[in-house]
Amino acid sequence: MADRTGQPVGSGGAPPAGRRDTRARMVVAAAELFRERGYDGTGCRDVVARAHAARGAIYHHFPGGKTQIGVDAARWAGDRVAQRIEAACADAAPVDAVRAVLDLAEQILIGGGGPAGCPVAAVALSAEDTDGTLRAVANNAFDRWRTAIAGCLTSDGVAAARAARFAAMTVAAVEGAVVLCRAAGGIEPYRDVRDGILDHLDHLLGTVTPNAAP
Amino acid sequence: MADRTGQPVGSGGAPPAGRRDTRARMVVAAAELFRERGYDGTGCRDVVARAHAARGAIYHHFPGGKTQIGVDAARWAGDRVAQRIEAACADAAPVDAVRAVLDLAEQILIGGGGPAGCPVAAVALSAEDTDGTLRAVANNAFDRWRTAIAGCLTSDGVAAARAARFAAMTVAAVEGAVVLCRAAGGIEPYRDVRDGILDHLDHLLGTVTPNAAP
DNA sequence: CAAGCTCTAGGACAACTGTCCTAGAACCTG
DNA sequence: CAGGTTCTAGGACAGTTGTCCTAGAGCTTG
Repeated sequence: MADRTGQPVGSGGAPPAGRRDTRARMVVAAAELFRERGYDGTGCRDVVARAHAARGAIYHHFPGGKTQIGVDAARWAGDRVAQRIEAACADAAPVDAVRAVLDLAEQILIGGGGPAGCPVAAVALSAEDTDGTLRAVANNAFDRWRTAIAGCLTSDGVAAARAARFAAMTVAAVEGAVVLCRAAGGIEPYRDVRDGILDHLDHLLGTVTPNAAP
Repeated sequence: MADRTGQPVGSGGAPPAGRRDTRARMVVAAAELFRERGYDGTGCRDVVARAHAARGAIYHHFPGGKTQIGVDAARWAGDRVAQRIEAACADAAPVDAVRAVLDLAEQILIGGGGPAGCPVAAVALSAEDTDGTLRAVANNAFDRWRTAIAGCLTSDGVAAARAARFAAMTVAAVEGAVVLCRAAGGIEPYRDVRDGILDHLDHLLGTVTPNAAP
C-alpha cells in the first residue's frame, strides 16, 4: 500500500502521475498484483493502471518486458521479507524469533484484508518462465528466508542439519498455508499450521511454552 | 499419463480420437496441465489438444466452460489423492502411514519427471475465480487430506487438537514444498521438508526412528 | 530562449483467449 | 435401411495480451 519511500502510492483520488518514481511504483504495484492474482493472472496493463503510469513506461523502465517486471517485483518483495526475518532472528532467542517470523507471515502473506498470497510464490509458479529466470529469483528469496531461520536455531545450540530441516519445513508450511487459506477463504488454516510449527519448536528446544494446548 | 480405465490416453502417435470417453480424457488432461502450468497458464485449447479432442467438445461436455473443467479436474485429482491417503492411513501405524503419505506426495506432486506441481493448488490460486467455486473444490480436497491424517494419529492416542495441528502443518508443508521445488528446479527442498515433518512426528509419538539423523 | 534528454501518453499489431455456432460424422434404436 | 440422438470438427467473434512504435510533454543544462 505504501512504497519504499513511505509516501502513499496514489496520493488521493486521481494523482497527476508525472513524477520520477514511476519505476518504483510499478515494482510495488506488480508485487501487490502478483500476490493477489498470480503472475499469469496479471497483465502489464493491470500493473501500469495500479501504478498510475502510462503503458509506454513498461518498456522504458523494463526493457526486458513482463519477465523483468516479475524479476524486479519478486526480488523487491523477497528482499523486504528477508530483511525483516533476519532482523527478527538477529536479536532474539529462537522461540521469540520464530514466533516473530510467524507473526510476520500472518501479517504479510495471510492477513492484510484481501485474500492470502505471496508474490514470490506467484513468480515461482509462472507458466511462461521457460528459461528459469523467474524461478531463480524466487529460489534466492526462499533460500535467504530458510538460512536466516536455521541460523537462528544453530546459534542457540540446535544441530545444523536439524535446524535446516526445521527452517525448510517452516518456510514450506507458511507458503502452503497461503494456498490453504486461499482455498478456505479465511485465516483459520494458518492458525493450525502456525501452532503445529510451534509444537515442533517446543520439542526442538526442549521447552514448554504456556499457550500451546495439548 | 493413463486415464482411470487404465488404457493409454493416446494409443500411439496420432490416435483416431473418436471414442466416447472424451470427457474423462479431458479431465485427466486438464489436471495434468494445471499441475504443470497452473490454471491461468492453461488454455482450453491446450486441454483439448492434450486430450486429442475437438474444440467443440469443450462446451458439449462442460457447459460451464473453463470453470467447470477446473472444478472437475480438481475434484478428480483431489479425490484420487484422498483415497490413497485414506488407504495409507487405514491399515498402518501412524509412523508408517505418515511415511506412506510423504512418499505418495513425493511421487505425485514433486517427482514424476517434470517440474513439481499440484492441480488442486493450481485451481485454488486461479485469478478469475470471483465467486469462489474453484476455491471451494480445492478446500474440500485439502480438508479430506487433513482429516485422514489427523484421524490416523488420534486413533493411536494423540490428542485431537494436536493431531489436527500436525495434519494441517503436514499438508501445508507438502504444498509449500511444491513451490520450493518449482523454484529450486529440483527435489532437494522436499527432502528437507519431509525429514522435518518426520522429526516432528517422532517427537509427537515419543519414538525414535533409526534413519533420522540428529 | 534553445538544445537535448528523460519520460509520459496512447495508438497499432499480431497472437491468443474463452465462447458460441453450424455441419456433419458416428452411433443407437426401431 | 430410416430417424433421431450423441458427439466431433473447426470456423467465427469479440475481448485481451505482450510488444513495439511515434509524438510530445517536462525538466535540465548551456
